Amino acid sequence: MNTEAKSRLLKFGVKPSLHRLAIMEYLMSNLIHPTADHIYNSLFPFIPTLSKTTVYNILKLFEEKKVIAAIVIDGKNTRYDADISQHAHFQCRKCGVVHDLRLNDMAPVTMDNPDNLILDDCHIYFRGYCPDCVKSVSR
Amino acid sequence: MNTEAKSRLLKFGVKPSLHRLAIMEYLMSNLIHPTADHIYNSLFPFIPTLSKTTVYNILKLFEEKKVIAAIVIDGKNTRYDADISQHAHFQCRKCGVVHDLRLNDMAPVTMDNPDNLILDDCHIYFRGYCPDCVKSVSR
DNA sequence: AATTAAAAATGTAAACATTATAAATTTAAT
DNA sequence: ATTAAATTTATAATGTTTACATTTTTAATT
Repeated sequence: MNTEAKSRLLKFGVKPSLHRLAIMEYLMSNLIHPTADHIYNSLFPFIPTLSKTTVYNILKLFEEKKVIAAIVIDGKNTRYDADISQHAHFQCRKCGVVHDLRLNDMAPVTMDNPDNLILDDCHIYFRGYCPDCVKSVSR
Repeated sequence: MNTEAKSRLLKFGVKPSLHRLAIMEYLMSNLIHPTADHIYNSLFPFIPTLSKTTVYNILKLFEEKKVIAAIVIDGKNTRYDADISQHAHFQCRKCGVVHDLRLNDMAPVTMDNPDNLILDDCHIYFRGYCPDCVKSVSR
């Protein structure tokens, strides 16, 4: 059942302990960009010995090994995404929900890099309001 | 001397008090993406009555009125940029420095928006290592 | 110039997510 | 069975940002 999570971890060189598997499986089946707190609260009922520090440790490990992507938009919470394909995100300024967005027809982009920076990854995000929240916001 | 800062504030509907002018002027002449703490420490020697809460209050006001842009990349610090023209950012994973990056030849991009989200703004950032830091990092 | 109301700035304490640390537990190899 | 390494845990600490209540300043009116 957690075969997919297991092979995903092995593929990225992460030893699949029970807690790591549980968190990986949770992330793979809940692509809702959860926070560490959200993950902890969702798994705790099933793994009563789970510690929040462990959740943070494992998420950091996953991110370093690039098994998952860390999403930082509002600076309040880091969110995590098991979908590591290139895509953009949207966050509602009111309710904080994060959605996926996929850009089409992106042309090859060139960029001056006068400081010779080594670029690892690229993140694109939009902010605004979801249809539910825009009604209740005066702008 | 702070004529530019003053007209900038007035243009965005912000009343130019002395502290607001000082912070605006600092941001306009120091495009280094400073943090609130950095701004406070830089101005405090010249404005000994300045409070850190005031710095946060004013930065939040500026952001709401869109006088400046808030940059969130690593979730540790919010950084602030008086350059509100569309451009991307880079942050070094080691030293945390933030650089500007300008993309060329971006083609018109289309995007499916099935959830009818209202998009306000778009942020693009890259992470990696600056030339100084890449030497000292084992990857 | 004095009075008053509104706006701006201040200091302190609190909230909150995340990390550091050290101890305990589990795993895996000998 | 023994031992070392890896993993997990609990607690405390860190550090940024916000909440709150007070004080000060500004600007308008008398």
